[in-house]
Amino acid sequence: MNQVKQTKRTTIYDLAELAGTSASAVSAVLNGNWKKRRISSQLAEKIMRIAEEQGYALNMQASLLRREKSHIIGMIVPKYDNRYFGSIVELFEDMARARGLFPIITCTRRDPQLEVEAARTMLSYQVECLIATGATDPDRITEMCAAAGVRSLNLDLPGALAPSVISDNFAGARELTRRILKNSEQRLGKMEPLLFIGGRGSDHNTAERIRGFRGAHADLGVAVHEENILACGYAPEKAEKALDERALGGNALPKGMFVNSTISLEGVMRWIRRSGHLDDRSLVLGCFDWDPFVTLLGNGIEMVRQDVPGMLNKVFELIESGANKPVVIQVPPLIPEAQEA
Amino acid sequence: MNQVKQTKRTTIYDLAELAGTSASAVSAVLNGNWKKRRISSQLAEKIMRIAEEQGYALNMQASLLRREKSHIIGMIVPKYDNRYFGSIVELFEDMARARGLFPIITCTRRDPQLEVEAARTMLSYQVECLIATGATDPDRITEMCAAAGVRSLNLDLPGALAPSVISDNFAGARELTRRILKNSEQRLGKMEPLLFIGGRGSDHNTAERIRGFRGAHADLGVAVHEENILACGYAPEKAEKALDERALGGNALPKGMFVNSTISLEGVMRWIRRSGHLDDRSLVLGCFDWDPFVTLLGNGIEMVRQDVPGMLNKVFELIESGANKPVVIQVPPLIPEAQEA
DNA sequence: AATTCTTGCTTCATCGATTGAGCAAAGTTG
DNA sequence: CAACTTTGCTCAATCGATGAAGCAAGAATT
Repeated sequence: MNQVKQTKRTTIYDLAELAGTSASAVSAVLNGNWKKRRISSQLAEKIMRIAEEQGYALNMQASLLRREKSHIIGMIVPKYDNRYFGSIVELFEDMARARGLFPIITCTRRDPQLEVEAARTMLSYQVECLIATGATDPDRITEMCAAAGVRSLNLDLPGALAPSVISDNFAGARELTRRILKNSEQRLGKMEPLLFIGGRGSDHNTAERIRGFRGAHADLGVAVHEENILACGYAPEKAEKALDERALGGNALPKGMFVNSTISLEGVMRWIRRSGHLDDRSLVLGCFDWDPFVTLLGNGIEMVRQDVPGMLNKVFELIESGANKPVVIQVPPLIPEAQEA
Repeated sequence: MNQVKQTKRTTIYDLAELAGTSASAVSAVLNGNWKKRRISSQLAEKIMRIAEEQGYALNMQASLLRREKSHIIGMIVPKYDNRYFGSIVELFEDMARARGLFPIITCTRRDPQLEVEAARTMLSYQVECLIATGATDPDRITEMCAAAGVRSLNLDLPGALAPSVISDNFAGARELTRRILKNSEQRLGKMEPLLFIGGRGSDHNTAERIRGFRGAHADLGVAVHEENILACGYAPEKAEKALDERALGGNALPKGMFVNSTISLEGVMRWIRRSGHLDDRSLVLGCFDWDPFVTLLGNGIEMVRQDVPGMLNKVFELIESGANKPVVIQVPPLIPEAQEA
């Protein structure tokens, strides 16, 4: 506070000089193990006072270079545009800090190239562990980490080479589909096969959800029409375009729809609005993911809410247990009480 | 890839030994200035090949310790639970990387204590610049940064000690209020004073928005009722509770409402739903912030969308210009086309 | 009084990458 | 062919924090 401009930042050597002692005593005092190093509490207090006065801040780079463990934990995440990833990131930061770790997070926009670059950068920063959330190529990341002797875990989408924590997509999708079919029966008087829209056919979650979707149809004796399975990608525009195309060709569009994410739901709602179905109460929707406004959309849209705290608990359990085997842990999603129509 | 387990990570010394050369040649080659250091392209290629084979990753801690500039840029952000902060973070990461900077972001949950701790940690990581987004105590952060000789900027909420980039809250709120009043006239046949809900009375943005709210009322000759200004905080529950309390005491609740954030709108919509007004088409709402689902809520809710790219452009302009004076730059928000009711 | 133990420090090597200075060999010039 | 320049590297100090090893002075023990 005294100096207005400081070209150089204060180091332990500066503090040592001011205190008339050695840098190593300063280091011992400031990192808290001065009792073990037998520094007198007099000197300790003096050093702490001076550090305070000078506004000393540790140089983490120097500290980390010397220490064996970095206590940095990294996470890559596809997007920040929905509540699911938002809450993952927020809670992850919290849980990491509660464990004395420093979280660094980076957003890779579902871009495999960016994922690899981000992982490489995080390894440069000496992360002790890297969580790949919803990665398009999780095994690539696991390999990079393994080569550097760093642990890695997959979250949301599983990989074959590292432990993975994911939602129980199959069970969640089956229950969601069952609910949409039941609502559809109730509102339309009959049970018709649903439309599935959103997600990538190539990703594990989407595949499992489609399996659950088929399963629920089978359970209730309803045949699935292949032309009604539109794994068109996640972006709203893609869902909108897919519905346009589906509406043009073939049979009439189903009244009931299973939407594979809130972000796809955005496109679906846009399409519904544009095509004049907004007040069509006969549309029966369900969404695999949760957003508070969707509840309020007023069309009785069913949602599945992925259990973020549950998933992150498993993640930290895995980290703490040191397990490295490529298991897949499935966390059941939460299914809120049925919505009124 | 060759070794299954590596206890130690590969360093430039390992590579030097493998290449039969010196660490300094390896360093020069790998950080790209080997031409300046007159390393032959033969040796350069050899070193790069070996580095690739060994899966070498730079130790950033060591590199940063030696270099003068860290190229790390930090941002603190209050929450990840809305589109506004989500897009700020996503675009910030992008723009930072495009400029060769490494972004680190941390979420401080509107907690002043956490803000200070996060800032201190970022300073330890040698950030070159710290962006305090929506900070509750931005000047405290600026002081900490100044003491360490680090630049800081405020985003979203202004401070008195560093340059600030914020939305033009006054103009945005005035226009939003004007639109709600006009919609209200159109739908209800008359223009009645609105309710203002959400935000903290103590924060600059809320104060400015209230000023714009009053201004638009005055412009249109409508008197504002003080009991209708509820700066109850941002959380949905707070908005819900505030409406409950307001509904109990005093006059009838206004039909028109200015909601100060999407997160408060969540609470407002919950209240509306719970109190049986969900299908009440006479409710006329506007929200200072944008969310795609709000458009689809179907009640013709007006929105103001803060110009995130515009704001971040200003932020990086300030960073690049090196300006340090505590100016406040106001970026006009975008007001989408009026919604049909 | 001589020995051992304890206290309270300091010294110095180290972590891995960077870079100014320096040096030998090859190439060029007068 | 001597003097100078250029090429292509190596050496060694350095960034700031850490902690094992060591050392001097005083306290306790025999």
